[in-house]
Amino acid sequence: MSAVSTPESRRDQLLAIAARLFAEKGFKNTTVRDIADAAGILSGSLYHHFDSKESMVDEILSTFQEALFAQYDEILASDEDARTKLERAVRVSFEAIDQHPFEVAIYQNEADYLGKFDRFRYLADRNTQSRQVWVTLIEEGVRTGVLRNDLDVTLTYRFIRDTVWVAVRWYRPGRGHTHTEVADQYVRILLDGIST
Amino acid sequence: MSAVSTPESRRDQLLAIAARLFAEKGFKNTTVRDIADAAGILSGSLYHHFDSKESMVDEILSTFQEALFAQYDEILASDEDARTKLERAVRVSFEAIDQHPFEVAIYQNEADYLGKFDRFRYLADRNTQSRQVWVTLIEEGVRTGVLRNDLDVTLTYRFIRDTVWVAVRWYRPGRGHTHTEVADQYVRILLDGIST
DNA sequence: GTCTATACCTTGATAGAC
DNA sequence: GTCTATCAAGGTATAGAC
Repeated sequence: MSAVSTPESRRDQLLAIAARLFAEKGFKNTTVRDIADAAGILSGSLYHHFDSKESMVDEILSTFQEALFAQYDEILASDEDARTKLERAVRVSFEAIDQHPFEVAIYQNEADYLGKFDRFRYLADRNTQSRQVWVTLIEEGVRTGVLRNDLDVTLTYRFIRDTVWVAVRWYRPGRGHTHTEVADQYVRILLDGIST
Repeated sequence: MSAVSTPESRRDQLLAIAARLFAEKGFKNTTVRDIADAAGILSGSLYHHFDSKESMVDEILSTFQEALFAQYDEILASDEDARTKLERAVRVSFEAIDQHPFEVAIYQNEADYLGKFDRFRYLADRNTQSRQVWVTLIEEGVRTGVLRNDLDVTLTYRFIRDTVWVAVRWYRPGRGHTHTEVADQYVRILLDGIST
């Protein structure tokens, strides 16, 4: 982990390159030679910085998730009303897609498979944690009367989670809508539906 | 393609086994030895039935898509009102997840990447076709007044498409809700939102 | 921090016997 | 329709020079 004095260490540069490739082509589809080529070095040189290809994706995912969940925790602990918290959680997620699209994409594409291995067990744990965040917010919403009480909480949780994160498949920072505009529309549809 | 007289040819069995593995582990992560092991034969024997691993996934995806789009075409051509058509398209999609979960999963996970290669160009074409189906239905809905007219059609299309297909990640036929129940809830949220 | 050189393994695929 | 046997290519990773 680099100090503040080296905002872009060589190590971080290489991780950024690897993240882009993992996101675009998939972890398994990306070879260490691909990463080295993109960085302008030879594949063997990568091993001066990292133990293995696996440890690269490990560091990419764990670093990202730590930052993301710190934000969720902050929202959960706040004393706003349920609807505001739910909206904030949605917006924080779209912001993550905007600022860390590769990390989100890797997580979306690879977590299910990687989570089966011991080394990546924390991915499954984070998944459980995320579920608790959303379910807590939804139940609070139903209890305080701002959400419909005929909702199936589990299905609603999945609906929101999927709706939010899957946007990483098409959203491209700086092209078309801003992440705020996208979040606005999504929140609106989610809360009020599309029918007249 | 097997005749009706051989509902489960050896070839079809092998394709079904491959589809399950491709869906669970990813195309690249699945080796021909994995497929052969699961079928109780040796990897070389697979090549009596198929040219290559690629041709297996090719046949799995193209067969599935042909059947799915035939259903969309039927809906588009019907003379029901826009809201009914939209609902039917959503329900047909959930039914596909129920009856062909592996094929849907493979398409969701691999199409973006595979679509770049000539052989799988048809995947990109089907994607365009699917977009036309949904956008047509949404625009018809707005025009006939059953859908809100302040919707961003493109974002709404993506919202619906993603919301529907991503369910393949957690939906398991025969466990928990039926696909009809899931479709009911999704249609309800989509049309009316989750707020009171 | 990178290169040269290379070891070792896994993978997709083939040819011919049974 | 499957097995035996085998290959060439491409994959991750290592050791030591620069």
